[in-house]
Amino acid sequence: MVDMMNEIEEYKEILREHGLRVTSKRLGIVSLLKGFDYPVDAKLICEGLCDAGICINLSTVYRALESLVEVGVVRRINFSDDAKVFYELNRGGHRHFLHCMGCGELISLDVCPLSDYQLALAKETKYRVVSHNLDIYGYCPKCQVRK
Amino acid sequence: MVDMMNEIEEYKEILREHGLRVTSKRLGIVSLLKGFDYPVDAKLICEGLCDAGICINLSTVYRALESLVEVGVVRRINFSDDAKVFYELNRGGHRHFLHCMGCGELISLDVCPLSDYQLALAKETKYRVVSHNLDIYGYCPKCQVRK
DNA sequence: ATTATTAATGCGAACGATTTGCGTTTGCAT
DNA sequence: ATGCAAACGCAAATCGTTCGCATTAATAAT
Repeated sequence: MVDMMNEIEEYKEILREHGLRVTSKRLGIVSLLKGFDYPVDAKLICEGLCDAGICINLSTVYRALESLVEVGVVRRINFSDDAKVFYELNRGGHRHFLHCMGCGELISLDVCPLSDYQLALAKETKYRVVSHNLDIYGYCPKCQVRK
Repeated sequence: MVDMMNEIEEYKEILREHGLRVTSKRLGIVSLLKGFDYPVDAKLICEGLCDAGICINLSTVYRALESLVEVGVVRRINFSDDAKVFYELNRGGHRHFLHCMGCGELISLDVCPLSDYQLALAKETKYRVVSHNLDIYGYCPKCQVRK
């Protein structure tokens, strides 16, 4: 949690551009998310910030995340094997995950196999296709042995 | 809701084969799902059955769906834009949906673009790949005009 | 056909994740 | 420095789903 407040000038600017106030809680959430390379849930964000000395209420976390999603700084993620919502910093581009149903390991898939398909689908259906969601589920080598 | 109890002998047999009792509630759920070509949620099933004269409690709906999923008659579906779970009759194969973010229209995509990719991924990661989840989001022609 | 067994059901309470109402605090324009 | 609206903390409410337990009903045994 060192240097948590560095390099976030750009995010301050984004908030201001959208008429949102720059607050320590919002910046704290952004800084915390910068430290993760996988999506995390609201509770973890709340506890992580409190541990870092930025005491924040869970409902504030939800409201702040909502604003951050609206301005495009954060992205909401729903995994089908978990009821709750996850959040990650929007680093541009998009990626998918391979989930181990045994131990919960997440592997980030950086190449998306759907770009061409999405174009073809848009042409075929006359939809304006905006986004897609892909998650792949299975068992990692270790869990195949265990079971 | 006419003929709701027709053509469900096969489902009775599946239940018996798995040591599950054949009950009016379970058959009612199956019959109701036969009438939909898109996934529905537990509440809709509950209300639909009550309207059809098969009074059923919501917790029973959940428990019955759980059993039906276990024996492969019903399939659970998670959409990434909605926290709740949807259910549909398992008609074999699998499909994905194109969602209109404006009006909620669902278009069923019967060809899955991922079969080859899934094989390659399994080989590359040594995972045993079991399933995947794909949903595509956009705006239908009508909603493109409206907005 | 009657009875006994136990899975299935109804009901209400509990649950976890998320949202909301409202009084208080704080960022920011004046 | 001051005022106002946005952001916040707190507690209660909500939503979808699950659980415990007493009752009912489907199937097996008689």
